Amino acid sequence: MTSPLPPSRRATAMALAPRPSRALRPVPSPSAAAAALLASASPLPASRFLQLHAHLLRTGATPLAPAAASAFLSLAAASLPSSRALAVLRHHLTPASVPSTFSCNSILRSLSEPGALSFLRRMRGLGRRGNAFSLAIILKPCCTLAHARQLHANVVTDGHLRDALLATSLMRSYATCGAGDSAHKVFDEMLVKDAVAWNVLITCYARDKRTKDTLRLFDEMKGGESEARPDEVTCILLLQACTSLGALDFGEKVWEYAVEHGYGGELKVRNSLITMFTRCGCVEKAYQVFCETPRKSVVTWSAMISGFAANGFGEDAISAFEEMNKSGVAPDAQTFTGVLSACSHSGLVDEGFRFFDMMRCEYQMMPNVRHYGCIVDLMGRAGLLDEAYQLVVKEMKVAPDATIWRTLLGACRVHGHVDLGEKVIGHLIELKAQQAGDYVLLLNTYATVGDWVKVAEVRKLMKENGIQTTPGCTTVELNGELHEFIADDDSHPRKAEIYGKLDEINRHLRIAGYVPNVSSELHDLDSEGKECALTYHSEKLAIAFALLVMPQRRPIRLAKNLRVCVDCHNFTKVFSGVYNRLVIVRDRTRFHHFEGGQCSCNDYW
DNA sequence: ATAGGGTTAG
Repeated sequence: MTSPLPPSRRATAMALAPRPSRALRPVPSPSAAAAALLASASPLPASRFLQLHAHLLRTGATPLAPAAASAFLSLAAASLPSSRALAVLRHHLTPASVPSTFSCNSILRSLSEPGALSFLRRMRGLGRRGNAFSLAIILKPCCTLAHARQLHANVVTDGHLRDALLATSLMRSYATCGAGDSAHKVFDEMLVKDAVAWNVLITCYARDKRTKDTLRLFDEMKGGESEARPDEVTCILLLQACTSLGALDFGEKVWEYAVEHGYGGELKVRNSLITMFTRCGCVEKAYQVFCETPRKSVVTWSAMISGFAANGFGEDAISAFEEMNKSGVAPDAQTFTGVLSACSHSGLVDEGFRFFDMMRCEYQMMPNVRHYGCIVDLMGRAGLLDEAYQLVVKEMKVAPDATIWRTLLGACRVHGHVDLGEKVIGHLIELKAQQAGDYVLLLNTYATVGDWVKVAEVRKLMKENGIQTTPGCTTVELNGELHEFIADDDSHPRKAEIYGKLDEINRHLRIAGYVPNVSSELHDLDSEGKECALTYHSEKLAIAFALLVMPQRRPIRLAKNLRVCVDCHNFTKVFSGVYNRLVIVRDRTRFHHFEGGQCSCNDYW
């Protein structure tokens, strides 16, 4: 009869079978036979190994002869948990019985990171330096800065800098402990810098949010003296950097390079490109790339769905989701994040709840914090504030994060729900996550119900605690140059023209029915004073400037560091109709496309 | 002789 297991499984089963008789047999010492026996032994259960160890000590078989010691220590490292193994190793490592480099490496492989490092130190102290393998083994899990530094020293003194893989591994270790500068130093020291080394360096910069340096590296890599040229991984990393910078022009240059060098068909590159376009507000370009991508993965679909969502095209996001289902690609958690955020950004309340149910029932997925965040937003829109609060504190299976509370706080402001707003800020404080913007939301909530006494209280509280609000700031990109505006800005060289233009725009918009929304102004001014303060918000100044300098028919692209305020939102909406201009505003979380007096996002205020 | 190590999509 043949065994039911395939040959490979049979071998594993045999290895797993206990072999007590051999392990407990008295070990003659010192003898080559003992070494051979130990060397051939597979890892033992810890208890059995300790029995063997005790037996050796009892029978006076120690100190072991060098060959036997090598084998015995390897067996110890393989059989015992790291700390336990280390104690045994310490006991048996003597100048007379340092295992061979090969054995040392197999011991290193069995130990966990701190143990391995201390063993390496010990063996080096006993004159066994180890080789590049030894360092590579420890570098793999190395994740503390002090350890990385020690290994770096070893790499240098042992002359392994020529080994590109080892050096890159060291860079990675530095990068994971947040020491980007040290990683850079290793890179500088490297004798041969290949593309992967460059890519790791780029990853370091990206991780440190040094996005502009990241872009610089691309040019350096293309034209530098180094042999390495950007590969598809480089393109991916750069497209990601462009995504976070909103650097559309640079992103397109990277794509051009990718196509020229034969990386244009790489799915990962295309997926990064789709994201880059959507996060620069170019949904059409993203969609074109998406359509021209033949074998779309769940990542491709999700990128497009989230891209539609972030730009306020909720219906398109939903149809993409349906099309995805038809094409047979299964959605995952991130796909649902995209769909749900599409519903929340576009105010599609019923659809949102439908997808939330679909996700849980049809796909048996556990919603995560982000999913709940969308649902809380939807419930806020539907005016179900107390229900949303109950959901967060009672029903959610995951711990609520600051974003969830902030979403709820935003809803409190819209609905003037002061009591809940106070509770929510309490939760934010409990999480030690309260930001200036949260106090502003609370303050807004009081302002909405006209409770100026409380407004003053919050203001005082903020002052006492030294909470600084971030000044609103809007940037316009013009021929690759960034023009920055803050409220009541008077630093721009063309300020007279800009203010003149803004006054003219204001007159035209009022005729068209624009009414300043004074609830956006936080100060307890009289209503005329409020109008004045609103008039020169940074976004309006930026629009006036853009109108002055940008040729007709080109979209006006703005980027804001805060959320668009209600009044500016209204203003821009009416502006896009009266002046017949497309205005694309990127704020902290999404894009607003203003066209023909409408906005793509269905924000509720 | 044997053994080992790096970057990457939503």
